[in-house]
Amino acid sequence: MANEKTEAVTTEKKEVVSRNFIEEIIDEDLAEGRYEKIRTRFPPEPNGYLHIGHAKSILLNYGLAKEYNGDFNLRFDDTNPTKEKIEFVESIKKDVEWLGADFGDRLYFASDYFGIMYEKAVLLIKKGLAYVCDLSAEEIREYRGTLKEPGKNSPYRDRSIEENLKLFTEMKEGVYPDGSKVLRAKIDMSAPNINMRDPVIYRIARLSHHNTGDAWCIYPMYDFAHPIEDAIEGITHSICTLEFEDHRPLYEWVVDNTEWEHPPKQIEFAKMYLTNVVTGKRYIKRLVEDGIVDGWDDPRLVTIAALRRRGFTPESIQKFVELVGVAKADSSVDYAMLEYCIREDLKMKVPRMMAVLDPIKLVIDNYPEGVTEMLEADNNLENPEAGKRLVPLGRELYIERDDFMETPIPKYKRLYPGNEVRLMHAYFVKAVSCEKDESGNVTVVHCTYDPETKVGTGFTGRKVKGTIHWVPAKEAVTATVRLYENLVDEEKGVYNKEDGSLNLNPNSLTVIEKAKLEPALLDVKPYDSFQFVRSGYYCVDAKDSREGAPVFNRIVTMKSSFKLPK
RNA sequence: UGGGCUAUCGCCAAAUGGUAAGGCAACGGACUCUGACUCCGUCAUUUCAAGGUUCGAAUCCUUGUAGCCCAGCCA
Repeated sequence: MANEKTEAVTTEKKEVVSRNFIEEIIDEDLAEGRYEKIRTRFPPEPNGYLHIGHAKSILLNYGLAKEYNGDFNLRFDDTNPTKEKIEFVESIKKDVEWLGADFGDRLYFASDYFGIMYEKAVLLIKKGLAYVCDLSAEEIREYRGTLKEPGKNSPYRDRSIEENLKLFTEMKEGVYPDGSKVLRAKIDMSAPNINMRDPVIYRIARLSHHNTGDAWCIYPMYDFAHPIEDAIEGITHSICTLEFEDHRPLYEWVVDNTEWEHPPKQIEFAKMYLTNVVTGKRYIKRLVEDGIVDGWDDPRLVTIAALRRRGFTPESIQKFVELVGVAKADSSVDYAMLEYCIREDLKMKVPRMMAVLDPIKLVIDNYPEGVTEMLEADNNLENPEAGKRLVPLGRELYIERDDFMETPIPKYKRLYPGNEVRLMHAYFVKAVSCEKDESGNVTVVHCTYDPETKVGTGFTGRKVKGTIHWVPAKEAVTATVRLYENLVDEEKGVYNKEDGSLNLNPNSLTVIEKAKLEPALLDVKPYDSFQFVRSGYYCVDAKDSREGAPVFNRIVTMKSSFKLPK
């Protein structure tokens, strides 16, 4: 029987996962012999922490490379020193690895290519395809035209190749002040696509770079740098988000004109939004900087660091990304889908322990005083491999406040006077009476137990409708438990449409200082996770837990129907 | 008529001219050492709209409508 059940649960569900449009493009490229080996990349700018949205891109790129037996590169797109920090490159490396996207030794920095980029810019000048422009930033904007009107040519557009070469060299050598000159691609100032109106490809900026220090005072712009980075690394499919679709003609222009043997191809897909959470690096950054959350890894955030600290597993995120799929339509995925993925992943591999979050005392009147018996309990009833543990039981216990009702609501299956329930892993008990304080709150429930009904004795004399969890009053350990709600108001939505501010939920963090846990839960390590029967999945906080005083973060609640019926 | 992109269940998402997959959520029921899990069942006569072509249209054509992105010396 046990074997049958185990087998049934480990059998994988059959899911029809159809190939996405990116795979079709790759298949075609391979069939037509455009590339021999597939190579993808994840190219973050190190200007913040990664979040769940990046996970989609990382796992998509990595998954594709793996599927086609190709390579996956992690490349820092660090061409703008003003926003970039070493702290961020370290966190990004850690998060990408943690997610399971193994880049091996294929770690690169765009800044290592500054030399080649410079040479390619010179090549463009020599081909008459780039020129040095003296217009100010404001003038360039004016000359660019508007969305509906074409731009007009810069007066510096027709400088000779020799003059451009000389000027560009001088720009590099630091002859000119910041912002006084730029290098521009010579394309078409009347192009309907604004990106093609002689885009700036190099700027002068005396900035210290985290990687190259003060070696350069000119830095390439994204539209010029990115295609070259891809080409240098031999990327075949450069997968990015939809907002770069308009940049593709420029990407192709750069790749064509800077001469590569196997030019990469840009493919765009839609970003993912999650309901009721703050996605978007700039908003998260604001929450961190304004001190609304306690850092980039505050468990209420959906940064990778926060999800990890809260107890999400890489597997659950992989599953989530797979479930969400890849397409070109804007999407906002229901947060419930993420919750499903983590429950699904933890369900079989985590011990199910008893923890009482809101305790009231239960006294078994007919249980001998001063006696403690050790009961054997399965760690995970559905997974025998999880082993067993011993739970002490005595005359006095704690049970959950809402597991007793003096006057029960209809269909209530738990304890009420005269009703018998099972104490999980122990005996049947029948409620007798209760004591109340002066304001009418129940403080102690009295019950009697039936020694014949002990679990494991094969008692089948009668059945009971409800089962409740408990902890022994004397041996229970007291711990801090943190419950998290979504940081964002579910009713009002994420963003306030009127003024663009965030609709924050003031109750997003609840701390229970005196939750009662079974004694085995004292012996835990950071990142250990458990199912607290009925209340959800919890993880030991790796930051705030001390020896002997673990702090548990709630990862996710059980499904809502696990609560009392209304 | 500035350019580009997207519209299929409450939310994701397949279907590539042959008669609307699947998952999440929800809702019934069975089971249960927790009302969870598991299992079984229900959930788009219709694909943004209106016309057209066709034996046959979510797919092709026409005309609309709605949403997203673009005017950084950011990425």
